[in-house]
Amino acid sequence: MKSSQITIKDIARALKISPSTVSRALKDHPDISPATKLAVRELAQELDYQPNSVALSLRKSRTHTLGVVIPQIVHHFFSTVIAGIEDVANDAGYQVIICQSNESYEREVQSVQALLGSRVDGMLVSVAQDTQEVRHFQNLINKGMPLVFFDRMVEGLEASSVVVDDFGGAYRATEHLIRQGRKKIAHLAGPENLMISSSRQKGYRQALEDFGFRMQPDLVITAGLTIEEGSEAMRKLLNSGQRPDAIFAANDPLAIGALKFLKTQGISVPEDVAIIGFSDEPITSLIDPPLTTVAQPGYEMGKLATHMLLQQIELKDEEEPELQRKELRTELVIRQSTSSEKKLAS
Amino acid sequence: MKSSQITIKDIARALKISPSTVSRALKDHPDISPATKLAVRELAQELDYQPNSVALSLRKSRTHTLGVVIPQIVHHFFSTVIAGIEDVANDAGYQVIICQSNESYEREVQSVQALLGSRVDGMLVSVAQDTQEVRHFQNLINKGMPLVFFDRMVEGLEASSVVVDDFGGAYRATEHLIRQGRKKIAHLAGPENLMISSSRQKGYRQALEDFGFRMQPDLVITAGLTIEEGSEAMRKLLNSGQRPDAIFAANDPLAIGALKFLKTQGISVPEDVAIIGFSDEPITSLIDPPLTTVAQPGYEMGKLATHMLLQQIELKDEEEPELQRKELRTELVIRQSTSSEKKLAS
DNA sequence: AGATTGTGCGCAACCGTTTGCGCCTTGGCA
DNA sequence: TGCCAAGGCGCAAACGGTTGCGCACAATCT
Repeated sequence: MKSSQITIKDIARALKISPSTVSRALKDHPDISPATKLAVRELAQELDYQPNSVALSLRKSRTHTLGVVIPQIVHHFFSTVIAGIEDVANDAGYQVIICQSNESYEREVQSVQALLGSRVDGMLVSVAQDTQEVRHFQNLINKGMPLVFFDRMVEGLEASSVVVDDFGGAYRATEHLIRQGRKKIAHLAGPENLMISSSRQKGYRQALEDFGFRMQPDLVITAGLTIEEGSEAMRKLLNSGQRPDAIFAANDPLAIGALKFLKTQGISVPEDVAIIGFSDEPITSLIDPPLTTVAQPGYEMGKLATHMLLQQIELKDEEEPELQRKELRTELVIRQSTSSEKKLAS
Repeated sequence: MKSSQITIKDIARALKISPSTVSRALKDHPDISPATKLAVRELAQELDYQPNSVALSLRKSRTHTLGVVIPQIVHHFFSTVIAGIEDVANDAGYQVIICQSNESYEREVQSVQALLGSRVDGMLVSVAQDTQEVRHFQNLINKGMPLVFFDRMVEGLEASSVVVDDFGGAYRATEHLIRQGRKKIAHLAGPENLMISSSRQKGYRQALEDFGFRMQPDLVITAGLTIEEGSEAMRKLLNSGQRPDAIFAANDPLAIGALKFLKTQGISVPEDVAIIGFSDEPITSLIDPPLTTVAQPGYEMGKLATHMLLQQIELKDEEEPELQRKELRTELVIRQSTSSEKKLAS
């Protein structure tokens, strides 16, 4: 019924030995006699002794805790990344503290500060949509804090990162539309300051160029990240007098928003307009019509980023951290929103 | 470029004063002269001093950290709960460590142990599907660890909890089907050992009874939690010769799975069979036909659970913890999967 | 028998911060 | 001039665990 946990000192007192002996007995140190070890272990078991990892962290200056700064957990992609992070971290004996920036620069800075205060052994970061300034990250690097960016990295920092092949995914998506015979392919772009947005846009442009299309700037609309913004962007596009026969959206919610708006206008997908999203969120296979999209391996990204971070942590005292930038392959998942045949469902 | 952070001792040494003075200066203790305070603050600022919260935790036996044990982050409902937890916790100056049990009993036990070792100030728990035994939770209660269950609680424990009105939600869902003129209403139930499953089944049964329906046991199938299990259950149901005209599923994935299977059989929804899910996941409004479902306030649940937990933590040294069991209202969201009129879309 | 070796354990410092207590200095007052 | 009260600061212990070192004792060797 006591509210405090058993300590090594409690065991020492009960057994009339010193705390050091208890400590060594518990870790099977050769200096301790078998009899003492047995007694200590039995009592520890009986009292349900749990080592106080706070004390351990203080002593060792190692918390065995990783900090994660992420825009939003509720996005399916990010939660799969977290799943990957947790799996690798837990297997390696690390805990994970997650901080959501909610896409806000200020909360991101606060989160980084809080994690610094918690003395995490390393950080995994995907930057917020609002973030323009990167002094808080530069600060981490200066302090020698192990750091890996995932999915959304920032340019100009000496930090490791793991991203997906946004350019290639976008390229193949656009290529797919072209090969389906689409002639007027629009792009709904993500927020301008995110690298994922610009990479995807570049992939789109490159594909158009490679296949001899003339780039029409008014077919590219900076939309945002949400369903609502996707609908709104689609509305703008149609109002501008443009009538594309295909849409490549920078992410799935944008694509879904566009799809919804087109439905309200009686424009049918894929007959009149084909649509491709990005991420392969589970929802994309369930909507009508099922959405062609670019799959990004979120779980693998989380795993890889964490492996890289742990490696940095282990090597911390050695020579230079050896910066790594990894790119994971994306995969085009073709569904009915771009099929040129008649829709299958109904 | 140093890899370690500035401490109070570094400041003390630089200023040729004692660490105690630095400590007091930083917290504006009246014993310290204004001149000293100023000097300390300026240096602290300049060196970017961050209090070591590990040391603080050890000293105060308070980590200002909350532990969350949750089946899966990737479920939308749970991630909204986490968003609520994080918001309240961060506002109160607490960090959050999240452990996923992945619906496994063993990982749940491990997580609880790990959180105990981390000396979290309290825990928020939603139990795993596999969990039958509750000794690990009883253990927490015996130790006086503040504890609040959310969504999935366990019976027979003296612990606070916040759940949704599963019974009422299920009742109203079933009632809605009845009022739509459905005569043969089947139920796809969740895992048997989860309270949410039994509560929802009870609500279903009660509604049938209240409206004078005869309970047909073979219209109730224990399915699981996933889309695949929903499809499988629907298949079983049809193979058994039953042909219900309505389905109340214990959660959205089950409902979606059932819907998918019905589509493959050429059975149309809602004309031939009406379907209702549970949770109002965002996907439900986007599928074809949009799914009627029971909305549960996940974000509010997270907030409330955390408030209750923090209250328990603050009051910890006072008298008895005052057990609370809260129930949040659910709301029936009517969409086209149960509309008796002709479908709107297409 | 004396020296050497090994065994089993305790002492004390340390990680970074807080805090009760006591010390020294200064100034005001009688 | 002597006394007392503040004011301003440092000492040291404490939180729980780890670890280098040294100590006492017994066994072994020469």
